[in-house]
Amino acid sequence: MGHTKILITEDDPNLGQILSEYLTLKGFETILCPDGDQGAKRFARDKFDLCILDLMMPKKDGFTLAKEIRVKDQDTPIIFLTAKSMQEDIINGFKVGGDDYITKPFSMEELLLRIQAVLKRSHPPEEEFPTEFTLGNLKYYYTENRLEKPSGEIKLTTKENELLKIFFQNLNQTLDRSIALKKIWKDDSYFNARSMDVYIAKLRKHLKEEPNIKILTIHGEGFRMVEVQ
Amino acid sequence: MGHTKILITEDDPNLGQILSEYLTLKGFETILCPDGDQGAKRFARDKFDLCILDLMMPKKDGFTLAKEIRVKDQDTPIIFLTAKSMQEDIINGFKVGGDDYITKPFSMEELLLRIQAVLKRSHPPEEEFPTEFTLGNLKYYYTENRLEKPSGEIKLTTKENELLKIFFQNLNQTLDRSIALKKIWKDDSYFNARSMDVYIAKLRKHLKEEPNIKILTIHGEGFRMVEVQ
DNA sequence: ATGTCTGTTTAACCAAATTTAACAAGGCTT
DNA sequence: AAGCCTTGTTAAATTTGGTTAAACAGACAT
Repeated sequence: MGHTKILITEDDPNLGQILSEYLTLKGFETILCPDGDQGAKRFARDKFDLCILDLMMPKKDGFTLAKEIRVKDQDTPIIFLTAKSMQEDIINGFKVGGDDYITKPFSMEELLLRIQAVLKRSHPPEEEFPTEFTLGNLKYYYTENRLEKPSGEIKLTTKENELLKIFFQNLNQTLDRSIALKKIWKDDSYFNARSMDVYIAKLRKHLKEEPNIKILTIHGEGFRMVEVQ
Repeated sequence: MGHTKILITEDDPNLGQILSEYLTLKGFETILCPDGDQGAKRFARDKFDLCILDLMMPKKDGFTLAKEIRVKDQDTPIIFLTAKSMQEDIINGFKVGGDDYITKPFSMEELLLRIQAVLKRSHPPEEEFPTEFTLGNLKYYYTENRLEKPSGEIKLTTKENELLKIFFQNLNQTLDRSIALKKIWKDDSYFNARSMDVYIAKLRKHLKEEPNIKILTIHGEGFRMVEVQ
């Protein structure tokens, strides 16, 4: 239930396997990638609570990967894992935005404790501010899960509410499927995508009395909510 | 922002001096204590943003001091500093609630980076929360387990009271199930979760005469108490 | 000890929200 | 137009939460 998702990039298949199994046993969800490129791809697709990056990997080393991650995301904690123990590297690790640095060999217990120490301090993703919206003759109160229409008010379920908020925040802009999925469903998989389609239908049903507010489908891209005259 | 106050306990006067000067140079305010007892006294008197504790000190060792600190304060980050590098000690350091562990010899630069990494994640200094709240025409006195409604007052049981306090402290924000469970029930297990659901129902019953104060369910996440217009 | 009172947990059953499945419809490519 | 992929729609299955009451446990009094 805690559902803490960890990205592990480690090219040594043995160590990777052990790490992944141990952390899964401890209640984390882990995704193991064998090189930096795959790690980058995976990070772009899913939402993680923590990254454990090996430094020396084929395709793309841990520092480079960390830098790429930090361009898009300043918050997700990063722990480096490495055989090197050069002072230079440790310092470099922190400079690219890492949170901790563990040198091999290490005990699983120490790793677990360092993970917990880092997570303990990790901020929950910052929430943006506006929570009330007006559009046409709709009033929408995000914190109350409530949509007011001329015909009366509707109570929204959690998923309807999260989705509608994103639309109101991105009026007249195309909302990318995968972005919405990562924000609300935490990762974009086939089934979550279908689930989202179901919720798009629910929102359209709620909005159908307002003929000038539409959720358009951008085929292969996502959706866009617009107000038409 | 500038003012970050660090407690350093270090019995080696040379190292202590160097640490203190270096960190002062880097813009921190530092208080240096030569042993654990003085560190404890100082911590009780002042408010710090970070503690750097040597492990082997006269009067009171670093672990003992950390434990004493954690009894009163769960938030201030603690970094251990030590000549030992026994696996045992590292693990122990995290178990008593430490945030990082640096073995001597280390470079000042590494220490600085680790300090910054820990502070980056540290929660803004915990404000003392009020114990009396007003919301709509409710008055709630936490220390007295008492909720005043227009219709009269209610005595709350311990669990009702703890739960209601968390809601008042997090008005209009989603309160995560697992966070509430860990705070009140100490761990989130299936049965505790169900117990919490029972208490949510009790609170809703207490609040039902106030139709504009609601505890909303955020499915799969937690609950949110809101005042609606 | 025995009983009673009070707060809490466990259990059982029900209701709501979400996900999965299945099939239909639309759009793009050739 | 045919085939393939994406999205729409509906309903069943699954998961999560709501509600009530019974079981349990500790405090206190007899």
